[in-house]
Amino acid sequence: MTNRLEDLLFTLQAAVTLEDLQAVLESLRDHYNVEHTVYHWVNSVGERYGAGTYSAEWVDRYLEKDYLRMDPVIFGCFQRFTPVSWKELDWSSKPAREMWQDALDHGLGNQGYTIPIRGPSGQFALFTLNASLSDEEWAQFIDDNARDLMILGHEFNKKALEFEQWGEDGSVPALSPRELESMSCLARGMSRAQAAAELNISEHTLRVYIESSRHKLGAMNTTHAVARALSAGIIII
Amino acid sequence: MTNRLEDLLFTLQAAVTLEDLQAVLESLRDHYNVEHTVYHWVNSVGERYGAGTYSAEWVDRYLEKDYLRMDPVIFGCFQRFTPVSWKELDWSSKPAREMWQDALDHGLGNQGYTIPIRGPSGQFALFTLNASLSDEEWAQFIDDNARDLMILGHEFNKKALEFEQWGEDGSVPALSPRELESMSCLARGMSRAQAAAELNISEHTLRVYIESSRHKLGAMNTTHAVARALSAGIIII
DNA sequence: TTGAAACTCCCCATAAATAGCGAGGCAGCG
DNA sequence: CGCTGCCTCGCTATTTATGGGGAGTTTCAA
Repeated sequence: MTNRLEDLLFTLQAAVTLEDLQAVLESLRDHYNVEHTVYHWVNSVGERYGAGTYSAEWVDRYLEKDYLRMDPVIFGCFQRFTPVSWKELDWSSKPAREMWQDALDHGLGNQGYTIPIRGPSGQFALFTLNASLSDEEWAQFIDDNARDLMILGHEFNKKALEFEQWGEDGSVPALSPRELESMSCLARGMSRAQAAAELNISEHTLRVYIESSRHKLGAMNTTHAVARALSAGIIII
Repeated sequence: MTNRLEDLLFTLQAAVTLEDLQAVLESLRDHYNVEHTVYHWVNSVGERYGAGTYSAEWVDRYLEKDYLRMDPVIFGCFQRFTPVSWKELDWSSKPAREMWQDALDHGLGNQGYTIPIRGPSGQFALFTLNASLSDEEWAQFIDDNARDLMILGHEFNKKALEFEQWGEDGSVPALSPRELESMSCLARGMSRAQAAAELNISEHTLRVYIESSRHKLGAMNTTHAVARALSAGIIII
């Protein structure tokens, strides 16, 4: 790792505002001589947050076309633990190919590398580099910098979590043990009658737990409550 | 990073059995000249999996006394993103102090450093180093090796996920675009009527998508289907 | 071009979930 | 000693979801 990169890490660790993060990302882009550097996350209620060097046009376009819901980068990273080079992903679907072309038209390079990063309470973030290079050059670049990039991604996420106090406050409601068990049973496919039998309580009592879970999670219905509980990482299937 | 550590990383990446992981952990302990090195994960049903250099007696003791349910290291790491030195944790409760003493009596060193690692579908693992050193020496050791340890922890988790095919296999059924949209709407709390309106289709049509999604996902009901889709990472709230 | 898969729509009957009203016992906390 | 939160149980009525049937178009790939 060069001294320049150490400087950037130091600047990152000293960051106190979103603008600081943005500045570090821009310095990083210049340091690596790539097209774009981006850090962003998607949380359990669908709120987004991010910083990076994408043009405002592309960001607007991305949101307007709701690419978030079909972006192979997002889905690919969400299902994996390890970072991924964009060309390894599945771009075979028509909307994906259209998005890819759209991205190229908006100034993105043909190569990308995205690191999935997960934090407490189901937090999920992505750290991305985008460049215009041949496959060979890109593979070499990744090979040379993968570890540094992972450290950088984690430092960005650490900062972002500090900003948002993710999970420190009551942002993820605490469910009681019985409520968690109820949610877990439902997530595993049991009907209310089955779940009640599993927990050795009356179906009515189970219903009370489901209701209180729903209210705590701010959910519209049982499915929503289970989805939020899963997404927040307070239950797993 | 020394060549010796590079060798260990190479060995780790070539590992194909649990015994290989165990061997790498032992080499790692010797390399760092610490008391213990451990990698393990914990899932929601309390199933464990791990490898490390703790004595069989301590592992048995830990399980027998159900320390898993109150271990400050587990709880602390579960709530944080960043690695933690054990002395930073809250050991004020009586059971925690008793466990601490018990651990010392079973050959653990007085210093520990644990890295929380998260993978897809709520997977959660810990990579731990334990040693007998003064606070100053330990702080210096961590300062010198934090980045290498993070890389190592992630490589261990990558291997463990490969062993268990944790979500990385191709066994996730492919839903059609409309089916995915239907699941996504339901996961975000819409009723069938609302979701149908959102997708500009009749409620009957939406029902067809939900049914087909359920069958493809092998789910017992809608909530189960949404839970599986979320867990598989094919939809994101 | 043929066929599979996706997409769209409809009816009917039953099962399940939701909303509202209750109630009491038990633990921990200030 | 109240307060709050958790755990447990009951009733009624309404809304919503599910399971079974069928049938037509479009779209994309073999």
